[in-house]
Amino acid sequence: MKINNEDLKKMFYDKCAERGLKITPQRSVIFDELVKATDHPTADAIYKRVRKTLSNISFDTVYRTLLSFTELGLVNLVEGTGEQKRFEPNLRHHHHFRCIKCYTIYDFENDAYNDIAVPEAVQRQGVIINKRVVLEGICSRCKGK
Amino acid sequence: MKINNEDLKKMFYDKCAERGLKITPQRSVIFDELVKATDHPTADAIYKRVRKTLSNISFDTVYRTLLSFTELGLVNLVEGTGEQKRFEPNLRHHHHFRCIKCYTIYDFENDAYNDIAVPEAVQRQGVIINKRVVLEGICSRCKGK
DNA sequence: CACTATATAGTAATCATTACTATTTGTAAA
DNA sequence: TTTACAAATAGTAATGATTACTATATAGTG
Repeated sequence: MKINNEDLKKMFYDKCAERGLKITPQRSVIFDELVKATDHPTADAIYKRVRKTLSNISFDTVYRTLLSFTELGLVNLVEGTGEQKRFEPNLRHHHHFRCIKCYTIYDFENDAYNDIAVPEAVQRQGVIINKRVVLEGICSRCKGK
Repeated sequence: MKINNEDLKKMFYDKCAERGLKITPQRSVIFDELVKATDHPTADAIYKRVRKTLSNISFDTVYRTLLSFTELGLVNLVEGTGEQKRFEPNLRHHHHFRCIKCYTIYDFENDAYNDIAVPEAVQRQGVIINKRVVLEGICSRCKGK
């Protein structure tokens, strides 16, 4: 199922309306850049791309907009990024459940997950050193609040 | 198979010897703290813990030591952490191959991965919103260098 | 078209990370 | 042992990412 640009634009308008966010040129241009992106851009990368259209947009606007788009679910944050470096003393093969509210990481072991096969296509892209399943959600502690 | 503290100490000495790293009190204490840790501490958290034993150790030493331990494989870095926030415009269910050298993230789709079951134990720990397989390794581009 | 809550540009403050330097120390060889 | 010196450290500074602030501008409603 292919999602076309019309659908995306509609989603953008709907989600903004839902939360009472105004449709500004800045937000529109940032959204368009996200739709075009095939990578996982940083705020600064988006800022640079957007400035080609809106030459005097501020970094702050881009950054805040990306964060609000993330809340709206128009874009996701790649797991872990933007957090402080975290060191993992547990060297056993294990997997993660991450809470997206408090950023706590819960380790768990699972044989089925350990055994997942690496797809051919990925094997051709590089050498795999580590396989991990990352489950994201809201932990019980945060759910209670 | 349980790994005991003797084995860990030996691994510490061996890995340091292998790379010509001196065994300093600072490194020993930092290693001990890592072995004790059951969480995914930040450099600052380790710094605070280590200061209880070595009250005037500098943050820089802790930080550098953690990075060198990471290179030695005595500890791992939780995927993504320490990197700039990265935004993911691709809303389709997909998975990641991350290069640990250049930090590039390659998206791929895989039905088998989409269908993995969430273990009972994890379901009790919270509500799962996203399931992703994260493969880490070295991409062809970096391998060539 | 006017009003007002919201958004913006420009900039400053904060925090994490990394770099630097003078001094100290682990370790190998005498 | 003692000595010599490469490597490591403490203390601190520089950099870079993120977040906060404020006066001005504007989207969208009535």
